[in-house]
Amino acid sequence: MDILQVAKRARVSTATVSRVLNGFPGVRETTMARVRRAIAELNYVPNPHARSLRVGRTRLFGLIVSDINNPFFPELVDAFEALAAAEKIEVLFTHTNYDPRRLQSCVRRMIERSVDAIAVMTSEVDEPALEDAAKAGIPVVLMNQRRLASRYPNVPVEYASGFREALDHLLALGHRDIGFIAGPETLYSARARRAAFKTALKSHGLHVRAEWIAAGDMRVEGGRMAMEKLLACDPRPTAVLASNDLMAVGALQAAHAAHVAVPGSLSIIGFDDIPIAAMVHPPLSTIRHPRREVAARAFAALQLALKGAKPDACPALQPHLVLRNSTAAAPAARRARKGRRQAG
Amino acid sequence: MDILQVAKRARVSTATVSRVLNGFPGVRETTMARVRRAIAELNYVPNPHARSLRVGRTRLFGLIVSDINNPFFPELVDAFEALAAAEKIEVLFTHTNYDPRRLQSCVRRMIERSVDAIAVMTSEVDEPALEDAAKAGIPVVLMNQRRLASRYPNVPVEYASGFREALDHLLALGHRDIGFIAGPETLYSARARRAAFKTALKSHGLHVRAEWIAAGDMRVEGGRMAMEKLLACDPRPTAVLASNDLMAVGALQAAHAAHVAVPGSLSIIGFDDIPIAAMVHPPLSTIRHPRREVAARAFAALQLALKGAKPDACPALQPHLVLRNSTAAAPAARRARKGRRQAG
DNA sequence: AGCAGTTTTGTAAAGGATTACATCATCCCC
DNA sequence: GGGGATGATGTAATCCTTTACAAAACTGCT
Repeated sequence: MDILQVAKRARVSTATVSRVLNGFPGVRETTMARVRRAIAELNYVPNPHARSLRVGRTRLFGLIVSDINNPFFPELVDAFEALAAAEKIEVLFTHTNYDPRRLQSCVRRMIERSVDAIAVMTSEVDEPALEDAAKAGIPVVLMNQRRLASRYPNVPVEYASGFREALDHLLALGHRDIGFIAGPETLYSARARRAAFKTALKSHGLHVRAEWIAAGDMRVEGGRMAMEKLLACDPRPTAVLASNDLMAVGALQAAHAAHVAVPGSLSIIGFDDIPIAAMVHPPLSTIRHPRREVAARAFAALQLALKGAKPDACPALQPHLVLRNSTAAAPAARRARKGRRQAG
Repeated sequence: MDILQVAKRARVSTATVSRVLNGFPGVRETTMARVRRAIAELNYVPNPHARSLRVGRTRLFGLIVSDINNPFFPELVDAFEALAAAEKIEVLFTHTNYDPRRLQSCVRRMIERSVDAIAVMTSEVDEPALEDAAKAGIPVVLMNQRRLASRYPNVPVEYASGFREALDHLLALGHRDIGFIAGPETLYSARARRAAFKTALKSHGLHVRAEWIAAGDMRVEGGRMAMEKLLACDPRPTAVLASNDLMAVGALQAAHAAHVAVPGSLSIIGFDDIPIAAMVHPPLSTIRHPRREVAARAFAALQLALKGAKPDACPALQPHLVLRNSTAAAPAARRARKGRRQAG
């Protein structure tokens, strides 16, 4: 009975109050003022449930990420939320903690809340979960899930180009023995990065050595353990790419612990360019993942889908190498060139 | 008309369907089975808005933090969300970006969504915003806002004890000249930490030198600039406490840039113990802020408030010093003791 | 003043679930 | 077999907005 109270106080009908509330045209200035005053005096806030019950839309988007504790994601969340707020859309937010099976329950929860659309920004997606959303008529957008791109809107990121830049750089520094710290096989994004790494290696005519690829859990600890394995190889790589920055940081720690100088005896390049990358010692060279862009495209795709439009096949986003101080000439080449480049 | 379809198909009334849906007792087994089947066959999902419109509760909590990009917060958010999920409560989440004025619009947005309760976990709170919530009958809980503790439930954190531990440690290392990197005056938590620092200094009989207190913006950049100011002092402090870890990291960078060895010539202690603290070089000694505990207490307080109970005045949480490698004997004392303690 | 054409405003029907209360069916036992 | 207790189900009001449609109030003009 609440819009009715306002209506009474303003001596108009509920329809008029509603019109004022929603900015519909055709309400006289003076009436509008009266209604506004009544609203203010009564401290009236429209009931969102009555509204969405009637209208069918909730102006609520779901956002699911892999891991809120990985500093990669907060920036994405932040960007997504800012866009949403500008459109008066609220965001319901959860994470799967890298467990693809958890996606289904996340999606279900969102469906139960009847969000208008869901952005699934995880490293891996479990398809049945998406089908649930589809059945409920809720549009979905994915982050770089090529294998599902034909069935669901997708924001593609071309890992390969980033790795190519990184390899170009390492090759120019004389590195030929290059290792890789991969993510778990269960994550699509990890598999994709691993594949992109291999492709880039081969395209440069380099050999892929299986023992120079170690897998971690996408977190610091996993990176440290993976690096320990790589350091134990004989011969061992002179440079290592990591599948994300957290693992690169772990790699750095392992190198420190083993008294292997970075970048003196070992070059390390990360992936993502999270803020931490610039804070560790030496500052980490890394491949910048354009996450704000990803958020923007994802949001745009959802809005498009809500209008019933087909998603426009946008060109893939390109990550680029950001040089800091964790790379230097390869030890062998170094001797030859006599330390032309200094450690940070 | 949707529960009605189910009712028809199961040849019962909507009331019975509703009873089955909500697990109310007193429905015959066979009826229940029929209803269940109808629900399954029709793929029926109850409309959450119709439900909350009727019931008044949404099982939706609001959570407002200062800065999602500060790694202090994701862990708090994570903990809060996990507790909520266990209770089948969803979390609506935003941040003020350290701007107290933004709190009001955040709270308004939450009220408009008619959340059941709001956790305001920001460094500073703008009281009018809370009044809005109070007017709307929505319980609120704050993080360490002593000045408002009498009017709103509050999760107190006793900064002083953390600073005392830190000072004890520094004094034991022979430091007497101790500086402080404070946060902006506009943030209550920053003022509180500054006050706690001063109190701790005085209680140890040390002098507070105004020029040894520099303010930053709670981020890395601000910490760097503040440290530059402190380094320019003559004499300059031999140890510096920072109001949060991000600023401590900035301080570290400034020291590096100025070729001041940490901890050799300068000891630094942060506050919060965010993951980054362990990743920088040298690993940062810091005062651990018990944020998961804070989240748990905040959540509990809200649930209590929803039951209409008075919040129980819990004892303040105690932050503790976590020793890593950014502190060492004071330079003067060092000479005397001849480097008893090594730099990390 | 009266009429047509615009503007403004009002009326009342959705929208979908919950729930107090009423009703009907059963069952037990005298 | 009837009265009362108990159990199962149904009826209809309610929650609060939005909005199609109807009605009223203006405007300008003859």
